[in-house]
Amino acid sequence: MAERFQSDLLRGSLDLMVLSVVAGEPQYGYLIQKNISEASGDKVKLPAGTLYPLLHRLETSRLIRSKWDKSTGRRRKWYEITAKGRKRLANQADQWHQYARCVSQLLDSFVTTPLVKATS
Amino acid sequence: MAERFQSDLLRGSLDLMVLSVVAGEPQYGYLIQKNISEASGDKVKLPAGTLYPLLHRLETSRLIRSKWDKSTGRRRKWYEITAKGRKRLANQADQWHQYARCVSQLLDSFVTTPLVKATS
DNA sequence: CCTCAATATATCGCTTCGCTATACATAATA
DNA sequence: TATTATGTATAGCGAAGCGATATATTGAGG
Repeated sequence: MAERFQSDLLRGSLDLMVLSVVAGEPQYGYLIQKNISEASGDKVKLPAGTLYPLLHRLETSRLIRSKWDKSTGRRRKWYEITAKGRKRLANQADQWHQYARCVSQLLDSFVTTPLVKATS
Repeated sequence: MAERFQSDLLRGSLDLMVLSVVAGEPQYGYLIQKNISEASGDKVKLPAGTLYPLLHRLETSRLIRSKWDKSTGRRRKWYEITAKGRKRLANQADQWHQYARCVSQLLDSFVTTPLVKATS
C-alpha cells in the first residue's frame, strides 16, 4: 500500500499533472484519476473533491474544453486540451523543472550535515 | 531581475527549505531570508508575512528552537534546529525527492507530444 | 432478487498557508 | 535630516486540497 504524498506537495503541480494527462489524449475525470494514480505508483490519488473542482477551474480558464457523452447509462464528461492549454502546459512544465532543480540544489547545499548512518 | 516562482509551487517545500538552511547553522529570520534568496538566485524570496508565521509554526511543532539576542540595538531571534527537526528534514527531503522524480516521470510520459519546435 | 462494490460527477464547508498591508523600532548612509 | 536597510510581528484576504455527502448507473456474487 503506497503511502500518499502530503497534500501541500501537490499544490502547484496538480494542474500540471492533469493538463499533461489530458494532453496525451482526451479523457474524462474518472479516467484521469486512474491514470494519475497508476502513473504515480499509487502515490498520487486525487479524491473527487479535489479532481472535479480542479477540472472546472481549468475549463473556466479555457485550458481544457468539455463535452458530455450521454450515449451510455453512465454519463461522462470528456475533456480535451486547448491550444492555450498546451502553451500553459509547456510553460508550467518548464517552471516546474526549474523549481525542482532549484530546491534540489538548495537541499544539497545545506543538508550536507551527515547524520549518523541511518539504521540500515 | 530574476522572475519569482509562482506561490503555489512553494507550498510543501518552504518548510523544507527553511529547515535545511537552519540545519546548516543557527540563523535569525532576516538571515534566512537572505540565504534562501541568494541560494535560489533570487527566485525564492520570502516576504516577512510568509517567513515569520512559518518560523512560529516550526517552533510550535518543536522542529526549531529560538533564543532572543538583545545585546545589540537590533533585537534578533536566533533559531536552531532540534533533533526532531533533523529527523523531519531528512524525511521531508526524501519525500520531496521522491515526489519530484514522480512528477518528472509523469510529465515525461505524457508531454511527449512534440509541439512545433519552439521559436528558437 | 438483493446487496454491495465499482463507476461517474458534483458541491459544501473546513483548514491551511502564502502574501499584502500595516506596524514598530534601530542603525547606517546620504 | 531624510531615506534606506535591518529586524520582527500580526491581521486579514484569497486560493486550493480534501473529507463528507449526494445522486445515479452498472455489474458481480450470494
